Amino acid sequence: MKTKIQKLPSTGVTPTEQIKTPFWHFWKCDRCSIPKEETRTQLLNAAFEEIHQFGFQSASLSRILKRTGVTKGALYHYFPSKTDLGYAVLDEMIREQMLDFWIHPLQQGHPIDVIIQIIEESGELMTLEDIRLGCPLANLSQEMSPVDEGFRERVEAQYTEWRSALGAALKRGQKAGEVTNDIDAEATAVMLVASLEGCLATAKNAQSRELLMQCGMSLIQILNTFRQKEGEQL
Amino acid sequence: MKTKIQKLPSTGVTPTEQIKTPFWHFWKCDRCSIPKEETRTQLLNAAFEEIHQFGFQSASLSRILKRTGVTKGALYHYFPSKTDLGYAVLDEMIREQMLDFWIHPLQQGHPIDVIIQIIEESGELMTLEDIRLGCPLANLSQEMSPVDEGFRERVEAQYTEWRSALGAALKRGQKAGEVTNDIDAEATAVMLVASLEGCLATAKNAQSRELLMQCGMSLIQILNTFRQKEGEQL
DNA sequence: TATAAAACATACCAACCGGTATGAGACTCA
DNA sequence: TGAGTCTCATACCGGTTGGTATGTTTTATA
Repeated sequence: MKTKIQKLPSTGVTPTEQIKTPFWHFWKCDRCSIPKEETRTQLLNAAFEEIHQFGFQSASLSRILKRTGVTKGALYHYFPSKTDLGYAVLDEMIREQMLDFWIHPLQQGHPIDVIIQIIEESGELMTLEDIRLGCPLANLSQEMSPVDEGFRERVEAQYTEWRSALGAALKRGQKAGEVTNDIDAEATAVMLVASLEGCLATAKNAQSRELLMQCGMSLIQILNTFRQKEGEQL
Repeated sequence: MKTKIQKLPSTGVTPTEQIKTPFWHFWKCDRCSIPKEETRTQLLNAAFEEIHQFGFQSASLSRILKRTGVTKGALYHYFPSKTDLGYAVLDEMIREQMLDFWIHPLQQGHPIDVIIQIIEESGELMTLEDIRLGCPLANLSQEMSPVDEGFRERVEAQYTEWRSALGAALKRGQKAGEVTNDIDAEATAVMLVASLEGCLATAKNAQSRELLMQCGMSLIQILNTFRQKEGEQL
């Protein structure tokens, strides 16, 4: 018999504890700190953290199981494969954070003000750990898009949604006379998402909040040039 | 005896053949197509491709060996570990492409013109495969910076070099009256690198040249606002 | 209380991983 | 010719991987 007797007791790795308010704060998890977490949610949370840290391909199922104390049988009861677990993280957890942090706020208010506010908020609220780990969506995009079409499509759907929300907000601003008509709203939205993710990637590799804010400031400066000038209404 | 007799003959996987002119064309390999490639260079080329495709952690040594026909003994003769092989790819191959594509061209000419030209060039010259695989430096940055400090430092060194080259060029342009003094050269350089990498990442996940060019055009538009206006010299 | 289904738990698997120990053949130089 | 070094080739290793087969416990329902 070579069975080890430790079943439920702590297995060394920290269990899913209270998750710190996260990141660009575009991925905030509000399912956390619910007293009685069901197994599936526990797995999802642990998988999110594991993937966030190591990437999907290098994420280890056994490490996820150790963190949660859940067994392999339970995992494969809820998810048919590792890949499907990854899809679930993307579709359920990351998506919701994206909605909370970008899509919903963009639906009202002066678009340029809203965007600038989110950028400033991020620079202040992100912990160094958040910066170090980077944007979960960007991470999965970079890693998985050449390797797995399922990931690519799901990530692309979220980016498209993000760009659409930005584009729609800018157009609304143009109609309201808040945003200059010199810019193409959709093309600008594409560029904004790219630049935002680029800023995060820059700060991630440098592990530097200063660089994040510097980059954010430059973006804000550009955003301000998109304001409609006084007295040049159409 | 269970030895297989295929030693040098093709092992199924395509050997390091002529490498297409690559990417953002910022990683052009000019060591390629040298008639007699030494083992080390062969390994470096194959490792670059493998890492470019799968990322470092998921890059498989045995796959690299199959591609090249080289044996494990040879590999570990030249590189003490997989990690050191990765470092070599970064320091030798990727670095050289960065120098060729960005650093050197930035050393003379009207900085804004030079940058715009490189962007336009990329949009035209990159193959869809180049777009699909993304920028090798950005890939390694995103994947490895939270996981391995050695990678992080090496990547950061190259990004710093890139930013410095851009910043220096912009300052030179300001002194020459070609670039407006409204911008902070260094902060703008940070933002430019971020946005460029962001554009590439966007196009990579979308697998779309159109998005790449759209994003590039928006950047070019912004770059043009950095030109010194006529008659407002200091 | 009987029955079926859901929710796990345990043990095992082949495949692959990076790494190493050992030694053969070639080449250099004395 | 002999010694030493460089350049590999072969075989093997322990550990980990994602995945599965099978069994047990719990829960809902009738």
